[in-house]
Amino acid sequence: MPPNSVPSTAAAHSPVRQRRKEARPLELLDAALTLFVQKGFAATRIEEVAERAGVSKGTLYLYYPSKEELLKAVIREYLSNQIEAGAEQVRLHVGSNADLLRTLLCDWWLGVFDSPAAGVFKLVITEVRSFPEIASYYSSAVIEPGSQLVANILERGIADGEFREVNVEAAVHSLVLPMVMLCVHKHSLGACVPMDALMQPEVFVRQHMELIITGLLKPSGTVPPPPHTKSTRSARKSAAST
Amino acid sequence: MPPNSVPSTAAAHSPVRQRRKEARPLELLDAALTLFVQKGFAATRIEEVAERAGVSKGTLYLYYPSKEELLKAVIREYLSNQIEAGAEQVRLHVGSNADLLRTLLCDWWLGVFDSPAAGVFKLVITEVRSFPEIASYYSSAVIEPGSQLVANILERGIADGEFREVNVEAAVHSLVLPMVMLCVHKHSLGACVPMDALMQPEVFVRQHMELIITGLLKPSGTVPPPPHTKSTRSARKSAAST
DNA sequence: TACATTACTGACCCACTGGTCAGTATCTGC
DNA sequence: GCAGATACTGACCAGTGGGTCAGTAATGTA
Repeated sequence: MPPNSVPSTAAAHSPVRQRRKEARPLELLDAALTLFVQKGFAATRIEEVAERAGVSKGTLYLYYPSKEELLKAVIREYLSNQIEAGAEQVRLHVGSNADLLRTLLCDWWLGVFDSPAAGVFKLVITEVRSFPEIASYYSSAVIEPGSQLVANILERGIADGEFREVNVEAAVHSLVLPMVMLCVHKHSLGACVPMDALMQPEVFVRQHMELIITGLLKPSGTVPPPPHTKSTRSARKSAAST
Repeated sequence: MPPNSVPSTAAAHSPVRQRRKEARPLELLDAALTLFVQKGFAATRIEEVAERAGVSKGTLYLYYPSKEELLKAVIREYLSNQIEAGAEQVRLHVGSNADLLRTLLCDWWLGVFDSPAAGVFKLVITEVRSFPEIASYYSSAVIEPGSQLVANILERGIADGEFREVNVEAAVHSLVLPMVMLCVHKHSLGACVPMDALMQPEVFVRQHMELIITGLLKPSGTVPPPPHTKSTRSARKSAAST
């Protein structure tokens, strides 16, 4: 008795093989993210995803109408989670501009790096060309708000006379791109060969922030606030006197 | 008279469908690079590559025994070209450490960015997981020599008392990763949405180098050599007085 | 013209996989 | 127990694309 053969006009109660609400998807998205990042979208078989999630292929198609839709769901899911976390951190933090930059970006990126969301960067980079709709979503949901956030801090710092008058847009990229690259590496080359320092993101991220911030600060206009460095070990043996 | 088939036991004169030397490959590699970067390896049909190169599928298989081998050939070809160009630039340049960094990296990256080789970065990132052999090649042919090159300059700068005693490995990444990311972006997101400042790499690259180098220089130990900045326009309006 | 070598072609084979759907298992209320 | 809704399955279909190879064209060259 297949319930899809509706007797008359309206399908008042017939399920008509419709999408489930939101039950199993999490495991499916998890499996999909892992495999898409690992093997790429085209090379991943739907059946693999289903198997990894512990269901059959048919079940997967109950939740997502197509492979492509599954990909988009993955990206949307993990991205929006991360965005939320970022916004949260901003809400919580306060302090001097340089300090804000330091703490905020370090914490957020180290968090992202260790989360499965780090793989989404590679996924997006890999698949945008094939699914351009992803681009606009990613652009407006991640790049724009993220850049704006950092840009605001920089602009305030410049207005306060704390930072030089740099090209803000470019400076944002200087701050952020290496971290993105770090996440990408983790899931591409990093998964194939031992990646030396890149695999100790704390060391790199902290020193990178310090380098850029030092470059941003006005040479001696205002008293440069003493570096809050939590002693990046071998890096900078306080050559700048006390 | 194929010189390889020794007349002894086996088919003395049969051509046995052997590989061509090195004639048509260039056009094939070109087509392959473009399509692999654009659509990804798995999603690119061999026939497309052949068609784009103006030959038939069969011809392609005369030069490369399999799709995978074609991919590796692409990466090897464009990579080694770029490495060579890099080594060349090093040979030619001389000057102070900071200046060397500035000029060398700016020139090389701007060159790479505009060449088709920029796509190889995305290609490698995208496909290493599926073809791990690429990883070791890329690692030893690109990452290691490249990093070593920059590291040498930094170490000399530190020894000379020009730079602080930073973590060299991490500093190399700070210098280089954003440029890599720039190339990657050009061929992923950049191809889908207008990419603001990223599409004017000169502005970004130059300011980035300046930021990092400023961060690297010892605060006031030796006289900080006057910034050779060719006036990065809006950036840094000489707020540091005369 | 006859023969040989090289360069190239594209129809064909077949393994593979996205997507479908008839059917089974489980659950709920009565 | 049974009726009906819900949750899931996996055999099946059709299109696709990597790789092959018998054959054709072009180029010698005698």
